[in-house]
Amino acid sequence: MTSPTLSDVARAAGVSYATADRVINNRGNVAEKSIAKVREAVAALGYVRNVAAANLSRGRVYRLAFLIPRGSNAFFNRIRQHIDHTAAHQATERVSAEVIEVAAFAVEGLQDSISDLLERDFDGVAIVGLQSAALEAPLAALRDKGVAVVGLVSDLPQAARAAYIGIDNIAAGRTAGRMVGLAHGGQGGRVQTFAGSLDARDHAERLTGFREVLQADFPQVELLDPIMTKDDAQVLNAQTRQALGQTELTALYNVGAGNSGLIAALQEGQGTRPFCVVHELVAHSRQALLDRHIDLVIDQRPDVEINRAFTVLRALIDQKELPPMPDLVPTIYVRDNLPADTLTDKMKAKIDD
Amino acid sequence: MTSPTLSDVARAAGVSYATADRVINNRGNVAEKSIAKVREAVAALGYVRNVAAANLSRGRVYRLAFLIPRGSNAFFNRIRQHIDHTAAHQATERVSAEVIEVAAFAVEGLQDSISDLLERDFDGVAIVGLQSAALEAPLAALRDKGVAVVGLVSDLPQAARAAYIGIDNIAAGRTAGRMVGLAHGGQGGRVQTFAGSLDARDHAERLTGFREVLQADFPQVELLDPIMTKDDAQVLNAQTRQALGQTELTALYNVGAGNSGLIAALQEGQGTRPFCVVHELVAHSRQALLDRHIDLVIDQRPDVEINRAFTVLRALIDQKELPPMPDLVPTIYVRDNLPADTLTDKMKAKIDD
DNA sequence: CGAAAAATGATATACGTCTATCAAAAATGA
DNA sequence: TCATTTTTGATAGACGTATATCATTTTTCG
Repeated sequence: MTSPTLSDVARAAGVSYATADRVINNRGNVAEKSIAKVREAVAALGYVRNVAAANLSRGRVYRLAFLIPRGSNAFFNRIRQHIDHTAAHQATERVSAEVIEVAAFAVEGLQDSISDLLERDFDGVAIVGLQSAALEAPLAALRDKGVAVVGLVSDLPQAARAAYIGIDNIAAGRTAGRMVGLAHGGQGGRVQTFAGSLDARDHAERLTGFREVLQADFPQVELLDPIMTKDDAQVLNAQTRQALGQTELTALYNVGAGNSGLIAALQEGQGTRPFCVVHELVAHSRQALLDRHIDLVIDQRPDVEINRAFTVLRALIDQKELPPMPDLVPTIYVRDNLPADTLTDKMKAKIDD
Repeated sequence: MTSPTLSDVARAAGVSYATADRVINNRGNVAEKSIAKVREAVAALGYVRNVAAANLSRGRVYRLAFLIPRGSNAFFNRIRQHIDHTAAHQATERVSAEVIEVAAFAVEGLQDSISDLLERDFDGVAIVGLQSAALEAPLAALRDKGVAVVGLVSDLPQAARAAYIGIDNIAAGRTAGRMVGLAHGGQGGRVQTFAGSLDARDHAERLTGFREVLQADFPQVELLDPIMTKDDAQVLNAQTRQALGQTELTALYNVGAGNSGLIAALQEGQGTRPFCVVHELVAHSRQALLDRHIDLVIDQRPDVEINRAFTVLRALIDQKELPPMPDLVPTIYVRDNLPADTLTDKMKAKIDD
């Protein structure tokens, strides 16, 4: 009933333990014939390496680093918290994770931080990235050192990372567009969008997706030019007030951050307000949903993302294939399908989006 | 730099390895004073038990069983596939999972299957359950044997299981209600619902949630009495045709299965069709979304559920606290935020919902 | 105080794999 | 054929924990 060991395999294959080991860990210097015999025995007995024993023997530890933008953005607070939480639990499996804060959205800062990683002894790194060729050199140096690198939330130059863990932002924008379109119930309307900056790739992609769907499937809805906000709550607040005052709006969509300003503006408004969609479920967007100041939140499930990041990095380090993981899709929240808010509650003190 | 071992702890505490071990594994017969010293040393050194070594030493294996309704229902096919897939990957961690098929939705059959588990040597069991007092006795027997039991997708009597892994069906129904309401864009309408049977608790709960939201927040939308379908695609097909013919419907919502029949009926319809919401993303509901025959799919993310089931069972067996896991919420799919369809594709051959 | 009970120490073996070493056997080539 | 290279076998120590045994020390209490 107990599962076969490598000794069992060796015996079944008619070779010594040493030879079986040479095959399993392909150390070379083994005759084709022996390799075949061992492979057969493995298949026949259904041998699977006992990772507990292997890790114990090797003294394996996984030293991970997460490069996250510095600052008090509610979304990244949430990310940081998930990392710490997950790391604490993985400590029993010899996984350690260090969160390294980097200058927010600045290529040079990120570049330096990546270079600094070279001095440290990490096995894997997850980076909230930027699309910039300037990052390619330091990332290549990391890879040459044997460090596994993945992009998180915002992608790195493709060639420079082994995987990207984040949602498809065009799909996210399309999803928002679909919902805004549906909410018009076949009638016409006028939609105002907000973005931090069009230099931010994710913002641009979301707007693109949004526009695609509205233009193709809801032509009766008019799409106004996006307003730039620098993701600043105050700017958003002012602009929202102005937009609400000027024209008869049927919907608002903010692809970026700074939602607390938008929500405050909506809160003061009189009478019926436009249909309202924002990104990322954090304490205040959650509360705004419950208070009916907004209608929809599109969330990228940072908890799922962090989970995936740990799993993917471990798989890359072990050079084994990926285990099954939940898919990562833009998730639509309304006030009726919100998750329990344990984390959100804990964070209320630190909010400043 | 290397993490401390229990020997280190013993030395730091000024006791023997044996005593430290007695404390860590609370074997009793230790003086309070020694316990305190060891605890302090653990805290001071930041000792965490090396699970790899522990599992190796104990020869730990996790033998899991999943009790899943028999039949060719597309949703449960998907569940089964996820279980097999996950089990294959966890084999390296000495986790084995056996899927046991039980008579679908029949108390006696389930009762017998649970009793049969007593003869087998499982460490943990996940059961797609029913709310029936008849299950309490065999489940109690299981628990007395030390087997960890969780409810999956559909709950067991509360006292008889350690956890329930599945979505809140009232929330799912409310979510559907919210979306249907929004899709009316402030106008009036007429909504037809379908359910397999009101004896099925999940169906009843979804209808309840749906009704709650529509009545409270969208009173201008009229809600017709639900049509019972026995989750049979043919019944659904006939009833849908009839409903579409009779009155001017603005929305359809099926809380149960049999969607292929509903979709076929919609496919034949002329002109504009009502707004349409169904449950569970499987090959044909996915295709219907893409083909614009339906508008929304509410999914319970069986992949996430299975993931959780494995994790929760292992935690229960090890008697340790739960690691961070993605929340389980009713997920809204439109044609724009669908996950990649690798699994769905593989299943196309076996569909029969 | 002295006997019984409780607590502690010292130590050995097992778990399955990795890694290394050294000797022996088999294959290769000129 | 003999020297060289390649392949194989045998074996031992290490990883950190679990578990058991037995002797010894300390505590408890009548």
